[in-house]
Amino acid sequence: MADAERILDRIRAAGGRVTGPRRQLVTALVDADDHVTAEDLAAAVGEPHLSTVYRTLDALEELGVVDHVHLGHGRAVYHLTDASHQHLVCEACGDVTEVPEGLFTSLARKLQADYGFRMRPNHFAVLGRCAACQSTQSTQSTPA
Amino acid sequence: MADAERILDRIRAAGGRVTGPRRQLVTALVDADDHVTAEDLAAAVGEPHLSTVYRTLDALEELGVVDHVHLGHGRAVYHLTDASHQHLVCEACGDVTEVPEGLFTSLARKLQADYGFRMRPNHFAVLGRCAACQSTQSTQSTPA
DNA sequence: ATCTTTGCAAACTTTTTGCACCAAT
DNA sequence: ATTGGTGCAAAAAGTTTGCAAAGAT
Repeated sequence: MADAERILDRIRAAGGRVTGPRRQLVTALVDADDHVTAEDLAAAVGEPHLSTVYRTLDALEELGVVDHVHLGHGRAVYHLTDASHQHLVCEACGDVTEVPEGLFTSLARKLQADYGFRMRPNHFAVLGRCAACQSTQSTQSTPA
Repeated sequence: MADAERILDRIRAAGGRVTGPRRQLVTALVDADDHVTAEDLAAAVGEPHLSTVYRTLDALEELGVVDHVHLGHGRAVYHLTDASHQHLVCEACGDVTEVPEGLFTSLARKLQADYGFRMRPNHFAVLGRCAACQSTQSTQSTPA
């Protein structure tokens, strides 16, 4: 929870103000130490207005403290940048598996080498099918 | 353009009807042979109602003929499933580079081996920074 | 005192849905 | 004749914004 204070200091250092909602949101974010949606956060801290949540998250993103990821078609999820990992999302059951970012470094290196492209790996999730759902529902067509 | 007819036949085979809008949309999709948004398609074929476009794309997706990808925060883009490639999207300039899917097979193999997860690589784009924007604006912070 | 943040309501963007009419089979 | 598709308008979902009041520095 010293983490939260460190982040709040960073807000202040950037000329921002540490308000009640912000302190609560930052704390919730640190405590969650996992992907949470804006709604999750709001619910976790006594329902501030969603616009407040989004604005706070924006501010934190500008500070480089949080990042957001699109797991699927719906809401985005936010997490602290130092918890850098990838998300494998099963399209069948919705299960989310976190995998270390290291798995992607070889791909990242290749994209950099061949295309000069530096990937930011964790902004979008990797969609597919988890182990359980592969055996269960083989309804997955392999289209021509 | 025999491609378009083949797809239309597939619609019919599935009990669907080949209407004017559908014929136009399928043709536009084949002609585009690249990522297009629902709006792009609508504009390309004389502005049918967007709901028609979405419904047609849904139908085509159920047939396994098209797939859609989220390139960024906004609209999704659609493409024929047989044009299987990945998209590298530059967050700075918006440029989209297509890369062969082969680059991802080693990653896919690893995810399958280690996590039993079978990735569907092209549903989300890979975000990052293209070669040009890496040199230009080094505003990219590397947060703690 | 100043400048930021809040809450609200309302706009916004993208996509979905209900419904009556129309068209392909 | 039947069943599926169309257009419209309106809703839905997620996020953003303008504004006046409240709060942090």
